[in-house]
Amino acid sequence: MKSDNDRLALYEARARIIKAMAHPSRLIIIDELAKEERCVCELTEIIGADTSTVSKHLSVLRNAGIVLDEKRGNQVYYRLRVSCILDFFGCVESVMQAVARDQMRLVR
Amino acid sequence: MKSDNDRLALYEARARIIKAMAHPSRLIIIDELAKEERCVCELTEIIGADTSTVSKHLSVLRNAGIVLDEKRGNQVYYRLRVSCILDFFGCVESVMQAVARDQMRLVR
DNA sequence: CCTGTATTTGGCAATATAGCCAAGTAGCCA
DNA sequence: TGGCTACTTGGCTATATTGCCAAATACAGG
Repeated sequence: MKSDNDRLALYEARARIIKAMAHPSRLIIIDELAKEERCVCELTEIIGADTSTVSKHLSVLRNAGIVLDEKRGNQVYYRLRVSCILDFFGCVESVMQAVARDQMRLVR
Repeated sequence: MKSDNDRLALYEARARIIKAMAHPSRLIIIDELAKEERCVCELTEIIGADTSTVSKHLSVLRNAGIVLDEKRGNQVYYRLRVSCILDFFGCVESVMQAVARDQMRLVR
C-alpha cells in the first residue's frame, strides 16, 4: 500500500518534468528537437536570446530528463530522450480550442 | 505566413496552459477531477492544505481553461474541461522510466 | 602554445509563485 | 435577520525563476 508520502513524491516527480516544459522558449526547443538534433548555437539562433540563457534552458530540460546532450568536437548537440513529448501539444491545443469555442458562445 | 511574433504567441499560450499544470497539488487535483467532479472542500481534504491555497490552485487551473466551475447551492464543483489532460501523465511517466533506465545502466 | 569559437557557470536584479492568515462574499436554514 | 458553511480575495513573506553580463572552460586549428 502506498503512503501519502509516496503519492506526493510521485506527483512531485511529475510536476518537475512538466515544469521543465512550462516556458515558451523551452517549448520551442522541444519542437525543434522533435524534428532533428540541434547544437546550442542553432537553438540560440532560433530563439533569439543570449547564448547563456539558452544554455540554461537546456540544462533545465536536461536535468528533467527530457533531452540528452552529446559533445561532438566544439559543439554540444541536444536531442529528445523520448518522442512522445509531442503528444502534449495535441492536448494543449484542444484546451485552447475548447476555451475559444466557449468564448465564442458567450459573444454570440 | 506567420510572423515570428505569431509563433512566439502560440508558444506562450501553450506555456501558460502547461505552466498551470506544473505543480504537484494541481496535478493531484487534475487526477481527482478525471475520476469525477469535486467541490473545493473535497479537494481541500485530499490535498491537505489551507482552503484558500486550494482555491487559488483552482483559479490557476480555471484561468488556464483546464477546469470548469459550477456553483450548486453552497458549494462550487470543479470538473475537467477536456479529458485528454490525462494523456500527459503517460508521457511524463515514460520520461521518468527512461531516466531510471539510463541511471541503472550507469550503476551496472 | 595562441586564438577564436562554442558552451557552461556565477552572480545579480527584476519578476513571479506559493502558502498562510485574515477579511470579504454568497447561499442555506432556522 | 442572524448564524453557519463554503468559497474567494487581499495582503504579506519566503522562495524560485528568468535573463542578462562577465568570467571560466573546452576544444579545434594554425
